[in-house]
Amino acid sequence: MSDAAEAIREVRITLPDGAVRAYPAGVTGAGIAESLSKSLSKAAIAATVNGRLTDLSQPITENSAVAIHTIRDEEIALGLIRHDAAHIMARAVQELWPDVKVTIGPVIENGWYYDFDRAEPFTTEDLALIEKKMREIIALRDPVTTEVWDRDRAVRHYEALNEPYKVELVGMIPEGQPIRMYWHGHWQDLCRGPHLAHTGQVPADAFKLMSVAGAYWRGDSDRPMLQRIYGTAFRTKDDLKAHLFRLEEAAKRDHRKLGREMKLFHMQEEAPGMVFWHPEGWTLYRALEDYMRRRLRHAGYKEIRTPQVVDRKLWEASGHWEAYQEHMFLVEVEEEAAKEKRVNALKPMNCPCHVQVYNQGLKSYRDLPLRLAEFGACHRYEPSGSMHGLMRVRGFTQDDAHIFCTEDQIESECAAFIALLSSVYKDLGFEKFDIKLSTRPEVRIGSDETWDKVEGALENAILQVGAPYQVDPGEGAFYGPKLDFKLTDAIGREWQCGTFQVDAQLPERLGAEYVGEDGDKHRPYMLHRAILGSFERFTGVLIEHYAGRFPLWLAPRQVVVAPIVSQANDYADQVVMALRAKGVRAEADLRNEKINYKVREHSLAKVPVILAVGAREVEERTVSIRRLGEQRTEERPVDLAMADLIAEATPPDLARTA
RNA sequence: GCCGCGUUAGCUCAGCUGGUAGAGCAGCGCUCUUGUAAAGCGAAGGUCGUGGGUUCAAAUCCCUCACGCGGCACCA
Repeated sequence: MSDAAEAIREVRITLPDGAVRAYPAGVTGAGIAESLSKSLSKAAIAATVNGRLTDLSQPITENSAVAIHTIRDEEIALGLIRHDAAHIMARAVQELWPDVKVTIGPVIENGWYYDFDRAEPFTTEDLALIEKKMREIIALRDPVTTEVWDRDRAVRHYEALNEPYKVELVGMIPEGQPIRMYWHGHWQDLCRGPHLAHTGQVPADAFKLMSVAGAYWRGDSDRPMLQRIYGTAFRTKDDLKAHLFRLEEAAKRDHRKLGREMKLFHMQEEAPGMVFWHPEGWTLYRALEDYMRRRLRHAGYKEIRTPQVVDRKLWEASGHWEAYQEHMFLVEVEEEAAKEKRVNALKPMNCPCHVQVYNQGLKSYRDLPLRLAEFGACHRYEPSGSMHGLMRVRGFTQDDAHIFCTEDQIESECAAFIALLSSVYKDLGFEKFDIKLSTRPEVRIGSDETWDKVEGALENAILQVGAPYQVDPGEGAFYGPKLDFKLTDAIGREWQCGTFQVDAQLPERLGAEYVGEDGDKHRPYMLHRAILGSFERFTGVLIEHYAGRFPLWLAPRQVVVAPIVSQANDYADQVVMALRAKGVRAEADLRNEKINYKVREHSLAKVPVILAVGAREVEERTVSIRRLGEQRTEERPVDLAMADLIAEATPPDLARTA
């Protein structure tokens, strides 16, 4: 085709408002923006062409629907800003330290990271240097340009630059996919894009480098450890400030900090990953445990208790020894003292023990479903770097239960479980949760027919309850599909707590059976299920969800009665005694301190209710009620106030049946 | 487990390039009898995580280990 012929070819561009305009073929998003208005041309950051987000510099060669984006298109702008900030950071790093090797730098929630290979560790001072250099690059307003190269040229290019990670990345790009090379000014990176039009479109005052961390190359612990720098970026300085403020607020509800401040628990180096519960914390834990015990009992579960220390023979039989031996705490008796040599393990899970209980005595189909529950204390030798306050510990207690049932009973058991879990989460203050259904993996036991039935049972159960869910194909265990339940906390974070897992394997390995209607022996299914997961972790989630300001029924300290003058001490004691008689966790603060002091101290300790009593209250048989976080007080007759507090302190399940 | 950083009084933290430790709050004692987020005064409190090394001298520099923190990997 001649140049002249090319020039007269036209493409029809449909704009978001429906207008159709003709442009010469090969027109770019930038060109279209320029034709529409000067201001749009300046503000444009990218374009969507036929539903695909692209650079403004991409030529458009066929009739297309085109939308030009500016920084006002929040989702698109944030993605591009963070993406380009990652490139600008990598460029800044290489300009400061030319020997640093670059790898990858994707956009993540709230920001981006970029992994570097550098002999020297990055310091926090380095981050400030990099930020400064990034602002310089942004000020250059270097245009972003792109070319598609063939594979060999790209490989040679990166070999010449001594960028081995990029060579590897080029090799990973599937055949037939274009290899896009990008430039920010003179600096070059391998990237599929899209990008902003120039570096100046990253707001210089709305990004921040957050932290440095180690990360394995391609997430593989057998490969080199790189240095990862995390950054965050927004469209405006105020958005960045708001984000940093949210991080500070989240840090304030850190359960480790609140745990110390509210005297809930502590941990120490003689027992890493193990919790020392203090009186206040144990009160909270017990409120939760007592509640769960009642809920399980009412749902038809039988509570049992099984041993902590069990011979390795059982773990060999269950298959855990082979797979998880190095994560088990071993318990041995001194050879001289022991009559026989045995190797025991602290139980890492309850299920093999539960099968032992099931296996005692012959079971009939009439016994099924049999729901065995245990608040089972388990120990796992977790990797040292994985521990995190109460969220990941080595000694924990599950709200564990195993349901032994027939295949036909799976669906109704699953539906009943979801209903129970949903009610429990609601009582504990979590309105929203999501379900993930993990289905058959490549490598599995059992026939496809069985998998069809069991997966169908789980899906039907979910539909029955009407809960939102998504399917995660291939993510199930080799012995059965499972459901994971993720709840959302007060600040939008998700926590996977509940689980429901179908197991056809363990009953087989440990020889569980029942006599059916037909008089023959059959293998029961075993359903592993938990609602809270572990009490330790769930307590941590509760602390963070409520930021330590628990609803009255969960609060470790519910009511403090604080006399204003010592003449009110006897009256305060009477009120405390009356509340305690009704099960309310009340205490009197008879210290010789001003009421201001007492109010401040108990407020900081997050006691939900302070009852102040002075001469007037004694005289009139009233109390002055002050709620945590409120300035105002309310004076009420003591009997009425106590009746309301007693009602409010009643756990929700008991309140429903009262 | 891996990378980086950290560990000083009960808590929060100072302590620069080496000269054997400071503050606020809490706790303790005394005074104050108090009206809704800190009354006043006083005395006390630390083998500077562990073990080793360098040095005339180490909280400070080097090494080891432990634990913690931020990630990565792992999470039956």
